[in-house]
Amino acid sequence: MKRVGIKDVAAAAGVSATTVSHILNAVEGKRINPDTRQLVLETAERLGYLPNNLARGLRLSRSYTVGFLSDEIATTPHAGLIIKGAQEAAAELGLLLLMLNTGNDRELEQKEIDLLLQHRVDGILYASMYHRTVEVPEQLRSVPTVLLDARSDDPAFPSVVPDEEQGGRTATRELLDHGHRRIGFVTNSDDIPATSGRLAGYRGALAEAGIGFDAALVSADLSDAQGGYRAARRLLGTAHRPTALFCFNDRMAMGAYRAAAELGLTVPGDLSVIGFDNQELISENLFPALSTVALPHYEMGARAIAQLQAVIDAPEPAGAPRSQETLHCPLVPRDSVAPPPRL
Amino acid sequence: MKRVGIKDVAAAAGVSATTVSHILNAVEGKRINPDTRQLVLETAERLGYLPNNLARGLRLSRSYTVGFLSDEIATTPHAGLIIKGAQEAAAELGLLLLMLNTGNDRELEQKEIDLLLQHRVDGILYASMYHRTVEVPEQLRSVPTVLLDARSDDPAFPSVVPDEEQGGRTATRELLDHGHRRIGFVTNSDDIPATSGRLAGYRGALAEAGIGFDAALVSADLSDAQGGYRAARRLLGTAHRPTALFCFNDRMAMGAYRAAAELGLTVPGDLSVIGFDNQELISENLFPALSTVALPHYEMGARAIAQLQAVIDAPEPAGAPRSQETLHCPLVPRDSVAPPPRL
DNA sequence: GGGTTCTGCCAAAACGATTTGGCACCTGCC
DNA sequence: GGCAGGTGCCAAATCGTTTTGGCAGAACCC
Repeated sequence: MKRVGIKDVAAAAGVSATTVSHILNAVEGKRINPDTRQLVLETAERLGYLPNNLARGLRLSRSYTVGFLSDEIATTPHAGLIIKGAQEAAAELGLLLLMLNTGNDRELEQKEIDLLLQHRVDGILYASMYHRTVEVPEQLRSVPTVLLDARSDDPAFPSVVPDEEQGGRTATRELLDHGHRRIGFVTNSDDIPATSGRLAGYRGALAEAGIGFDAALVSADLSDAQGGYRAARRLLGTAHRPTALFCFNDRMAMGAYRAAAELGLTVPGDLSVIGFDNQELISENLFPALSTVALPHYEMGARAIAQLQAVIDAPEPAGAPRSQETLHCPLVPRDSVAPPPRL
Repeated sequence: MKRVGIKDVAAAAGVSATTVSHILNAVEGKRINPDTRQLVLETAERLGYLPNNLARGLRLSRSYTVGFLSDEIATTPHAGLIIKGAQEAAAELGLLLLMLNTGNDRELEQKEIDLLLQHRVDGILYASMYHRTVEVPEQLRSVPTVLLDARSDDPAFPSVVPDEEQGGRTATRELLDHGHRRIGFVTNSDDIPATSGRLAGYRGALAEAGIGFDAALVSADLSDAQGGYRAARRLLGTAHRPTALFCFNDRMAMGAYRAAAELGLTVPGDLSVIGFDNQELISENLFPALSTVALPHYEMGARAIAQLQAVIDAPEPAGAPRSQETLHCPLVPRDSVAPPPRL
């Protein structure tokens, strides 16, 4: 099952391989007779010629391939959108994505990077499945690398992350805009950028609205539905309960729904709820559908590829500080936010 | 930033490139002095030699690369596990996955297949994000291809799919085993293998238990939480209501929970519920946690790679019928199934 | 000692593209 | 006619491997 090569096209068109190559690659500064060009193009088309990327890459020292190295691809549905964004942006540039995941195994990671280097990838996307600070493996210094949904303390690596603080501000503002003044924050207790960023956004929005920060309105717990349930119960059990809850993520919001139901509070009539992450499986299937703030996963993937391309193109003075890009988290309004009940 | 090649190793070790190649590839039937072997291995290690896969592939007509072509990677969290299964099994064989998704755009799909062929992939996994029958593009006949979570009417393509019928039987049996005799089936109304397969499994399990099929216990609707809610309401509103519900998927089960809550029925005290798909974001976060049946996504990915490898190895008589593999769907018991209430 | 067999290694030809450096022919001009 | 310059094409080298078909020299045998 032999594929047709450039020589076959050349022979069929009665010209040399050189000429075919010049024509197909539209090389600048080469004079080609329009008739010949036409003939060659038609012949290539007719024979179904597809350039052999291995040969091409060998000659050009360029594989038109990018490694996508992620810590844990399986656990979150977000992974899909990041990949999709990266893949589509890559395809636009004629690049293909080589997927690997390390499962947070440092040793395996080494081997996988070697594999990618063997395949002579043009660059590597080092992706995390949740926004965090990472320790970048040494080997990645020898190849263009961009951090995706992750950042490093080493400024030599460009990174693309969501703007957690703006997201927190957006969520809180959505509640403020509906007239809420007493807003609880159901947060989580991990020390990650999302936690501190969203809290900062929450405080910022309150300050803007001239509302003082009240630590009694913040309740932290595990970041799943159980945790959200407990934290919400604590906040809603108080005498002067909040009229709205900003939840750290949609899973915690799911728990908040249950807490509200148990207390006989309807959403959004008695209590408004807003989540974060826009996990559609949850936010769209809850009743009422959950208003939330989306993480720009698709855009992160796409922007990471753009950054990578920039590094590949730029003859980088190694170690020079690179762009740390922060992406906007948009509001996704649904049905869980309404004006506070009249007292 | 030039990488070290086989010639560099040869020079450093004082032998020819031929010898280095023989040693590193452990070629059979070649006599090598153990001392030389040792020296070469050490030199390669010391210089950090990594073979250039492009050159290697060019020579061997083998890229050690597999295309993963999926219709829609983003919409479902299952995607991650399929990919992970495929990726890990591939890595085991020294293969890397080239990811592309078509978004169900036939024209784009053509281009992407061309791209994969340009990169001279050793084979292609043609994956669907839900079990269905597909029309395989013509171009895929020229390259080893395996259908993943999909099947074709053309028996030339091997495929790997979940055993929907066994899954339906397993779910129903779980309810029967807890003593339920009156079991409702909240199903969906699309004409896909999952619908008919799970229904067949439901009927099969009932028959085994000597219970007659009652069409009034089956209610179809959209396959999301809203649909599940409506279907469950219909079944639970009847005079002689079922004591347990088998739901087509976890999202519908989520709706069933709400229906139960509205009717004042507790799960699993008054009503047992079992789902399907094991969407952990839902099943683990519902209260009580949802018992369900898992789709073997990881295994499907892994088995598909195994099948692909078989096709690559086998000098296939083109068009010969290939294996259609069906994978077991395991029960995932949680807290939503209990014995029926005593009347 | 001379032939034969082993041992251990190597030179050179692929693989399929791109790129460098021409070369042959034509045209126009004096 | 001779020369300069332009036009349109091509031969050969190259990228980094693998593989084929040896070839020297040592060891063995009689």
